[in-house]
Amino acid sequence: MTPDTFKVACSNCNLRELCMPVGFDNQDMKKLDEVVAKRHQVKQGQMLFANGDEFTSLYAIRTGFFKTCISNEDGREQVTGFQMAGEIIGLDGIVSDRHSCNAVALEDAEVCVMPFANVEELSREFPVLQRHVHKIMSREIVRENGMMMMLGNMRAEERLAAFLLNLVQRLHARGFSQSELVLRMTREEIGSYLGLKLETISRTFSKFSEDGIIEVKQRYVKILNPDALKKIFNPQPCHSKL
Amino acid sequence: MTPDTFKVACSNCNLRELCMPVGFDNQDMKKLDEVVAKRHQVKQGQMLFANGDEFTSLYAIRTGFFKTCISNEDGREQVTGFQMAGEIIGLDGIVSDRHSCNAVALEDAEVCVMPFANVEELSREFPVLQRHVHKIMSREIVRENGMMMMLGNMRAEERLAAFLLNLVQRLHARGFSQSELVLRMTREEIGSYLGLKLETISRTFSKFSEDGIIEVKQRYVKILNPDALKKIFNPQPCHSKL
DNA sequence: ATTTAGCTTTGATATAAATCAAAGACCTGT
DNA sequence: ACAGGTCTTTGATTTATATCAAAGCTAAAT
Repeated sequence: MTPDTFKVACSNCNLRELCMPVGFDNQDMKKLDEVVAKRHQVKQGQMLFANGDEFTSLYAIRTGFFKTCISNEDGREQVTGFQMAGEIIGLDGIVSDRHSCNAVALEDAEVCVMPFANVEELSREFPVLQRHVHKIMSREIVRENGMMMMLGNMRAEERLAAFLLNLVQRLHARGFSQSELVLRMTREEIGSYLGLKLETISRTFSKFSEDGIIEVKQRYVKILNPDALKKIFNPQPCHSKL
Repeated sequence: MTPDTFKVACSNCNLRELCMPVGFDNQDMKKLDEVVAKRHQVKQGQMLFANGDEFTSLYAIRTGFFKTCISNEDGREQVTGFQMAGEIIGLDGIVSDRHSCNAVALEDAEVCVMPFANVEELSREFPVLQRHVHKIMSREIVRENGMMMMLGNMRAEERLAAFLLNLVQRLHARGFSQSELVLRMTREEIGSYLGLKLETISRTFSKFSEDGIIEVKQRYVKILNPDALKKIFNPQPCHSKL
């Protein structure tokens, strides 16, 4: 065990409701603690795992912020997701026993290492955990379906509005503000995620700002008019039934 | 039981290697037959399930061809996948107990209905089935990661080349030709999947045809130069290491 | 306090794909 | 054989976003 890892338990973790199923009694909870082997620190800029690495574990983010990304033979990079506390990363590795993306910490982070063998073994014992694992994977599939809609059909403003709304919603679920956030990623990373160039992200931020919808100062963003954002993301059909 | 459904078994299904795990003995195979409740016919154009439908089952495609798609409040549609024999659809429904996409038969089809409760119960009993289910979901996540790369970073020619290569590869795995195929979907559906308009699909087909890479006649496509297609999909970096 | 490096913003221009439009091909049913 | 509908192709034009370029911020290091 390296110095940056140490043993822990879910049973007294304040993020439990986010990454673990509910409805466990104390007895079961003790067993559930066996899922997590240890914690692991990841410094900003470091990779938790990389494309090609052997898959052994899923990771529950305890603190910090990650991006996952894949890259082409010719070097083009696609950010496939941004993950925050309580979210699970590593699912991509199950199918081939190797990871197919990189997971990079965008700020100093700590993850709970959950050896997948433990997850599977306990899933057989606890149907509620089994169901939970299935839901996490299905949720990721549904999220990516939504991303396909964004990337295939939406314009720059719609994509950025959806992105901001999604971020604050997730932050709010973790007790942060509904209207203010500090971006952990660069314009380029947002652009890569949204299928746009960094200049387009910057221009669209400026546009939203001029329209009084948000206030932006570098990484700090304040949402002044969430309804306007929602309307951009979700334009009203022009009375198509008339 | 409606007239278009009837009881069947995996144990003597010729597609078993595609949708079921390998390494079952005869005894286990009998238990595995319990996963599939029945088969169900779906006529061309009909929906197997629709957005909002209660989720009860996964479906293994026995014959036929499906598309899955989601649509916006304002009516924009995004095809999220095309599925053929041996592939599993319905995973999107697990997270919320409701389907979040439509599954439409693009030709007359037959599916094996696998009530998810059965799948979960038998997964607890058979680790090899459990692992198989996890891999199917992980594979879908990885596929969608690749789609994000396509939609976010690639040009029309690259997307269509990748699409064709993927289709023939999957058809070939099912015993069909490596070089010839009959498209089951319209140009518009291909375009929706690839984030392009139908005119762009048509023009790109024509371009490939003029370049002697493929031969196209309506839905029939023959790949004359697979290497050229692979090169378009996967352009050589211009000696970036020199 | 100044320098540096990495981000970000903004402007000018280019371009890939969308849109608009019309004709052509194919299939189905009569 | 023909009519009608659905797809598909192709051309002309527009447009959203990319690209190229340069200047402006900011925070960390000297």
